[in-house]
Amino acid sequence: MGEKSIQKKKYILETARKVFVEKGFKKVTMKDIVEACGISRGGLYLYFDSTSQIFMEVMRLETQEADDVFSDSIKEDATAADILILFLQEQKKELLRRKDTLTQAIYEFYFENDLPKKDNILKKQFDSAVKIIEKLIEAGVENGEFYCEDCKGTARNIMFVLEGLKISSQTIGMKAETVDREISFILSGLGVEMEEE
Amino acid sequence: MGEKSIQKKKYILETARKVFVEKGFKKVTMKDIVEACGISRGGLYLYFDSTSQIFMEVMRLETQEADDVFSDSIKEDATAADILILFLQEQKKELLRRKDTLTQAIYEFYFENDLPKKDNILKKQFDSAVKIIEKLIEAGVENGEFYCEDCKGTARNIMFVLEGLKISSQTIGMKAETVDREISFILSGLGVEMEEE
Amino acid sequence: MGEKSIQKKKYILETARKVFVEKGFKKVTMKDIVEACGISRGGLYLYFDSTSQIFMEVMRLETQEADDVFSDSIKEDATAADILILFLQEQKKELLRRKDTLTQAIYEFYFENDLPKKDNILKKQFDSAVKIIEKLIEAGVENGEFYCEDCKGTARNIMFVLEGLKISSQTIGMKAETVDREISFILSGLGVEMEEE
Amino acid sequence: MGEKSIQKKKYILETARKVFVEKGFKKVTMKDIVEACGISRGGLYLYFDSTSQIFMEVMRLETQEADDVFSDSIKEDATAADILILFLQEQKKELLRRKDTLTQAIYEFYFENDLPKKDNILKKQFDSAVKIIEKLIEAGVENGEFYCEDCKGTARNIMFVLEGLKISSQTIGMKAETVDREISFILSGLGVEMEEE
DNA sequence: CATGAATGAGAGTTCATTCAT
DNA sequence: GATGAATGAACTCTCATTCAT
Repeated sequence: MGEKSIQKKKYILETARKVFVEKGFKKVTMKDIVEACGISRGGLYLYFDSTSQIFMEVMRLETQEADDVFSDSIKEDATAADILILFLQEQKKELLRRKDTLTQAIYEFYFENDLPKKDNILKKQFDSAVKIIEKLIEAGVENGEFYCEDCKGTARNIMFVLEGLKISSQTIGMKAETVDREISFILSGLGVEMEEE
Repeated sequence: MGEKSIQKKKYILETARKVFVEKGFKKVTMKDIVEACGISRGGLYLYFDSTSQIFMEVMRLETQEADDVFSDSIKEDATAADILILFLQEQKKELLRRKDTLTQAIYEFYFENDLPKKDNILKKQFDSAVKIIEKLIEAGVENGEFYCEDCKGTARNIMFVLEGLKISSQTIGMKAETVDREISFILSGLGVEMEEE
Repeated sequence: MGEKSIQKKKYILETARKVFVEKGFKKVTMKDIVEACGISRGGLYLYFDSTSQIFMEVMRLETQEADDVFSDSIKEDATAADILILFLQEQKKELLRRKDTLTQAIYEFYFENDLPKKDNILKKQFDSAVKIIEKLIEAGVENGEFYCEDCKGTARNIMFVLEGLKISSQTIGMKAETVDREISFILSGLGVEMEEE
Repeated sequence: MGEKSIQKKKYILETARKVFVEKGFKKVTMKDIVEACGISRGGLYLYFDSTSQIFMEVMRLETQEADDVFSDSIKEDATAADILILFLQEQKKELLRRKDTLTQAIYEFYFENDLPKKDNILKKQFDSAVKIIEKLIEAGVENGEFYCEDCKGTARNIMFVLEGLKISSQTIGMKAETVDREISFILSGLGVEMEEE
């Protein structure tokens, strides 16, 4: 597969991503993607065999980029609290975009695919985020920004709350204030008081 | 609609529920329900027009029964902590049953139906659960069982954690210990130490 | 399945038979049969799942009728030689009809389906024909019409010659004289001289 | 067309032959041959336009080689009976190989192509074989090995029996004993008794 | 000559929905 | 009320064939 093919594959994945964002996972057919890409029916099959395969590759790209974003934030010199707050604000933005993200599609995808743990990107991301938050909190505790007795437990709790907010935003809707309130609650548990925006 | 019709409708809903538990929401077709019920294709249409409509009625039944269950627990004379722990244990059981509940189907249903808030049973349930937990915590604080500065915030936090656990159990899997750990974390935030089971 | 369905099923099989006669087995698609029957695409699937299934049922019908035809000839009071000659003439007619029979479709069908022996109608028919011919020859020998040292071997030989003529008529073509010549050869082996037609 | 092209054409035909042996004729697609050859889609079209064309050339090669094989047997100095028996044994071997020959593909090919007689290789081969067998029998009769009243008829009969065995081996299966029995029958008709192998 | 990406027709199959009985 | 046959749209997937490179 030459350079051109790689470009086209990338183009298909980017276009398909938009389709998944708009329609979720299950509802998307090969035909939808074909039409969105403006290519022929058979043409798509040259690159991908199924919507599942396409979606997994879309997620893989997404994950790579997400990791980059994360390390970007960490590069800057900032206190632990700054970084944690920044992270939570990023999550908030994503939460409130709701219909513009892959979130729903990802959930749907995992609903119908019981992937073995080793392949479960979602789990990897979750565990990795817990670890990063734990480190952050530990750093914050050390330099007196945070107060916390169970750093790992708190990190896990934060991630489950974020998951709860994420799914709730998809099912029962989510207002900015609700997210702010939860972020404040988390931070106040660490002994940090947020100022009103 | 006569008595007989009501019975039949109920029979269809109960049977359809099993189908939704097994397959989620989206994958279920009218044909699936027809076959599970052992009735004719046209027969089903006399009572329901779509899987969405059936599912909404299944959820309505479910909610009624869920409320009953809740009030059952409250009837007993028990301390606030007892009741809260009981509630959390119930949630844990449901979480771990995973594939035997409507959870996934409900999520899928809400993904593709942006129901106006007034019809959003999920939201009603969530808000109502927050209120009940808030009352419980307040009661617990009053009689010295709990320590808590922001009862409403804590109640909300608990519910979001539970949501987070619920969706995680569907997507990345969930072990009993993970749930226990989260429950312990919640309770320790209220100044209650759980004993090992 | 009601009386009406049985009628329709029969109608489909009869119509499909014509399609198989015309096109053989492999080339025939579900769409071909749908169009020949003048029914809807989905309609055909109510009755049959595949062309293979349809073809097997067509063959089953064919076999039943073929058996009837055979017993018809036997009913009449005739000498062994008469019956054998009659049988060979029937075979000749079928051979020369060539494109108006299921022969080719049957061969194609067996080419791609290695049916276990018990389900192999072709084998059953072959073996049964051998037995009948053997009896005929034995009867003919007893009443002095035939001369034959190995009745079973001769019966088998006759059937293989007929098979050879059948496949040859499909592949290299077959003239009436060629068949007549073979029939004469067979009969002269039994000590019977055919008169010219 | 240069030397290189001729080599490539030959390579394609040899590879395609294997595909036809394995799959018959109808099931084989240009794609199958492209993949088996490890060449490009477009590349195949430079040499051949269709599977039919490829198959005809495969058969042409096959026939040439088959003739060679035949003349090989004849070269040796042997009695007529020896040669006839050798020929029948060769046919037997081929019959029993069944799935390793082009037989089925050839039948399928002729089923869907009504080739005019002059192009019908199968017919040519058949007629030529009849002639050779006739000569053999005549020679055998002359030197007292065989007894036969109608050499041409017998030769034709032998060939039709062989055709019958061949098609039967493809459709209803064939055991070695069955072939042996038929060969013995043929030879005993010529006054030759086979010994058990 | 050779490649292989691209097209588009067409086959199989499934279901929501209707309607005569 | 109830049945289930029938329709037709929609989807998946495969290939013969072409064509720019």
